[in-house]
Amino acid sequence: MQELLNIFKALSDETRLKMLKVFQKGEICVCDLVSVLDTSQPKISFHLNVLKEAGLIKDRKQGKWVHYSINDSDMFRRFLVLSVMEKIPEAAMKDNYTRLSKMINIKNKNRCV
Amino acid sequence: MQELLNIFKALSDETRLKMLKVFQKGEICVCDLVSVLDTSQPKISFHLNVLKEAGLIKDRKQGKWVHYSINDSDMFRRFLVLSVMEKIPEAAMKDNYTRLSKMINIKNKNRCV
DNA sequence: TTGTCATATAAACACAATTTGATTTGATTG
DNA sequence: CAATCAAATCAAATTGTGTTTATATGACAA
Repeated sequence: MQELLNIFKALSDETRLKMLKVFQKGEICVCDLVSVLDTSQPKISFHLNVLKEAGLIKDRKQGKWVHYSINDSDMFRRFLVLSVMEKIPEAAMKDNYTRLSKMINIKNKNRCV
Repeated sequence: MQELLNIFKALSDETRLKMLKVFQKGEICVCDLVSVLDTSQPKISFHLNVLKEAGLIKDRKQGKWVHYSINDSDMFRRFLVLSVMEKIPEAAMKDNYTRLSKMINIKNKNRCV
């Protein structure tokens, strides 16, 4: 029961739902999330940890960076996350998406492959 | 987004998940829920209200009594509630089910139909 | 190494949710 | 209509969560 509660608790916060919505676009590192969501780094780390403890996201360490993304190894969690993505209106993410797009463009410019 | 948050918040409490599990057996009134979950009446009323505000359950008034049951008018909520029912182990509900069964038996004895 | 950058952690605080005990409302019955 | 029962509401106490500020860790580059 506690495991189920942790999943629902993780989904009970606006910042965390927005994070999941950002993950829809793919893997992202902590510092970029801080920019996109325009908030403090400890706050982002705190919420990432809640999502991770609930098994909703996973991390990948690479040098100084930690990249987070959706953990799609479990059907139920996957369904929940997809539902969140579907149900949150794009309008609620307007400013965040603008910043995210800019960031992706910058990264593509610096890409070597 | 707030509506979605209210659904997940409503599902983020052990008492409320147990209530949903009890609703699996059908409609039940407040006083019976108090007995089955072995807790205070204001507490039950408080949690019923949270579930109702989230659109997860509905009520039916009949004289002094108010009977609550699952609101199955919405697919997404329905799926969530069914998932909860499926995922909560029977063991976690042992004592509650014992009291519930006794109650149902007593009611059947007094039945006129 | 020293300094810097990305992230995590900790302690203190602010805010929100839950529980409790007392009271109220509203319907029913004697 | 007075007494009773079911349920809701309220204020106060308690607990749980999220935010902030400051600091720590760990990887890398100079």
